[in-house]
Parts: sequence; structure tokens; C-alpha cells
Amino acid sequence: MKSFNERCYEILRRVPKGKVTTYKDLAKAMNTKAYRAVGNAMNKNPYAPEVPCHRVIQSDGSLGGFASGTKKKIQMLKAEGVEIINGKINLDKYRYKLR
DNA sequence: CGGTTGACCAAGT
DNA sequence: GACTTGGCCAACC
Repeated sequence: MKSFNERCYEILRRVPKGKVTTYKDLAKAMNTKAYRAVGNAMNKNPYAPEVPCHRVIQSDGSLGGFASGTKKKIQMLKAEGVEIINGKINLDKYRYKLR
């Protein structure tokens, strides 16, 4: 039985470059409501380059947090082709449909 | 087992 | 729009 965290990583790792998802959707995809616990998992994320934890944002389109700083997160996403307006992302455009 | 923590969410002020 | 409150759930001590 894998830990809750590893399940997060497995789902998150299939989010393609140039797309994003939200903590809530991620939790929903694994059939739980623990979006908070998901955030915890990301913070600890031991699969740093393998799992794109910077592609996970809040439900309202704002970035949420990032271990190395929110600014870094913005830069990485922009580098992947995601447009960020006023520190927010257009979910209709960039949200990746899980499941 | 209980209490604390957190990269959250929604609704209210 | 900023801040507070209550709710949520897993990990950790």
C-alpha cells in the first residue's frame, strides 16, 4: 500500500508541460477531499524534477505556495508556455483534465 | 490516541 | 480586495 503522498505524485507526474491543475482537482482525481494533505505532500515532494509540483495551483487560479518561492514558480510556468496574469492563471485554458 | 501543522477551500465581514 | 472563521484531511510527534 503506497502512502497518500505517492498517489499524489503518480497522478501529478502525468500532467503535461504547459498545463496546470489545482490541489482540489488533484484530490478529486484520487477520490478524496484532502486537498490540504495534497499541499503537504507537494511541500515534501521527494521526486522534485520527476513530479512537476509547480504545475499545481489553487482553485481560484492563484499560484498557492512553493518551497523555493512563489516567484520561482511563476518563472518556471512561464518558461513552459503558461501565461500568468496578475499572478493568476486562466484555468479555462490551462487546467489539465485529470482522469 | 490527541494535538499541531499546512504549497487549501468557501463563505462571511 | 484583504482578513477572519470554520471546515476539511493526512502526516508527524
